Amino acid sequence: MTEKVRVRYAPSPTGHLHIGNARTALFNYLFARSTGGEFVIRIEDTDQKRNVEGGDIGQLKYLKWLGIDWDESVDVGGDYAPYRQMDRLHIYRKYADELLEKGLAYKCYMTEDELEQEREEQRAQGKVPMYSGAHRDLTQEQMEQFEAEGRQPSLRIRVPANETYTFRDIVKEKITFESSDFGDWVIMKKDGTPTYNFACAIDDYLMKITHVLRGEDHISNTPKQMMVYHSFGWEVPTFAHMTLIVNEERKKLSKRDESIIQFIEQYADLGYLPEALFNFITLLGWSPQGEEELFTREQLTEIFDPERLSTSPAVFDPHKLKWMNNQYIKESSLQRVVDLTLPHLIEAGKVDEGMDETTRQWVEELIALYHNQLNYGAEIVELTELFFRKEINYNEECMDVLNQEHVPSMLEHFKSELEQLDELTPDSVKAATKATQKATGNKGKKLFMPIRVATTAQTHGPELPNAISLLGKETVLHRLEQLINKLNYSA
RNA sequence: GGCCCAUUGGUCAAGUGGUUAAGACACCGCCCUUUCACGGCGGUAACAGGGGUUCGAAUCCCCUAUGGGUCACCA
Repeated sequence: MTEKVRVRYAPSPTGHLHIGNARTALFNYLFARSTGGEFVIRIEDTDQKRNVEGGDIGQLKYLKWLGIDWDESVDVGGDYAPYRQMDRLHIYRKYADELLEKGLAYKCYMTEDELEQEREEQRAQGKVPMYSGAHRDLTQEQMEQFEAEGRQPSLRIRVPANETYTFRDIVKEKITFESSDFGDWVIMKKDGTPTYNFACAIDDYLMKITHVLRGEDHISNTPKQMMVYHSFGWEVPTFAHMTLIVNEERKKLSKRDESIIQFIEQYADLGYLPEALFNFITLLGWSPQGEEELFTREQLTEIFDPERLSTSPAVFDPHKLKWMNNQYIKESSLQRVVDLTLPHLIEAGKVDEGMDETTRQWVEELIALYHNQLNYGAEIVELTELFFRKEINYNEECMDVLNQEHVPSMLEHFKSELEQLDELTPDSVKAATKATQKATGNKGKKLFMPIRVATTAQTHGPELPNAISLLGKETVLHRLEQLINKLNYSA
């Protein structure tokens, strides 16, 4: 068992790259890289009804965005091409024919309605619905009869009686199934395409896949795939079924779930950093040794160990993702943060794409002001909202600050200090604040907080002198005047 | 319902028979900053329940409960 590790990620092109799929891809990737093995991406597109145009390209695009690369797939080719199942139909047919010849599979002419009826009856009797084997032993005449009726056969595999399927799962340890729990299942559909379990087993064998890391929703598929391996006398790969990512209701994250953002593309659009997402997803259902949580991709490809995959499902916590993303943003250069945030300000109509140099300078300073507290790119819009309008409204918390006795006269003084300035700069504003302190005797929180609230209508915000300077003389004076009038009036 | 799997604080989780049961997010408090943010320090808070096995069980076994997955000519 010293053969080279070969793993695969096998998405069906039914839509955008989902967080759960991304995680499956990620773990396969990490496992391959940590062992010096190979990572292949195979497109499972045998359900033509559900295929989405360009779905495969989109998957690859966002995998790449996350920082994952692969050794073999539809775009880069490889020794085991083709990597799209619809391009491999001739292969499945060949193997299906072989089983047919050996008598390990047989033609079933039952229609969908007949099958449904059969299941209904079983359910009515309180039994588990399972294919009865009605067409297991059709005579030549019966088959010709059905053909004459114009029926198309599907192919079913003969499930052996009294067989026990046991496999050692890296995550779950030992799992056992009995063949009596399975009816003869379809390996080739009426339309000539293979079913998932058949194609998957054939491909994993032909592509020399050594380890299958996938979601635990595939556990009950494993014995079926083992049946295929057994029919051909192939050695079965090692499995690792990782737990699912669940929502706050502890249900499998479904694509329709709206409580959590589901797709990698959406996180990219919101201005999350790929390495933060990569880091975060890796820690969902897996944990490293030690207490560190922030890892580069390189570190992760060093330390990843599938033995440390968790055995119970993980709730996706957007809060922690934000925190982690912020950690990465803080480490990023200002230029990168500008690239991440500016498009959102443009899209929100706050600034114009073709802004002049002065405006650009101003915007970059504004963004710099929030560099440390920014959680994700799009957040810049709400964070900086108060810089893009003249009027502001004071909520109750603000008014509690402003209604202190010393406030009106102090603001009055601060305003007159500012009026004497030609231009507001962080330093000049600082000086004005200092002068106000001297003149009024207020300092610390009594000094800063009313000024902060008066000019920004927030009790929490960025560095004050810088904020005021970026706000500009006109806006600040306007706000102070409005407020002072209001305070005097109500007093 | 059958089969399969799981169950440590609100969340992610460490832990593999002997620990004061780590750490992170969130929350709360304190410190730093003349304010705020960042940061630092500290705090609240957990082994689903019941039986065994054992000198000793979060760790091993059984039962119960709860949750999840799966039962297609979907993947």
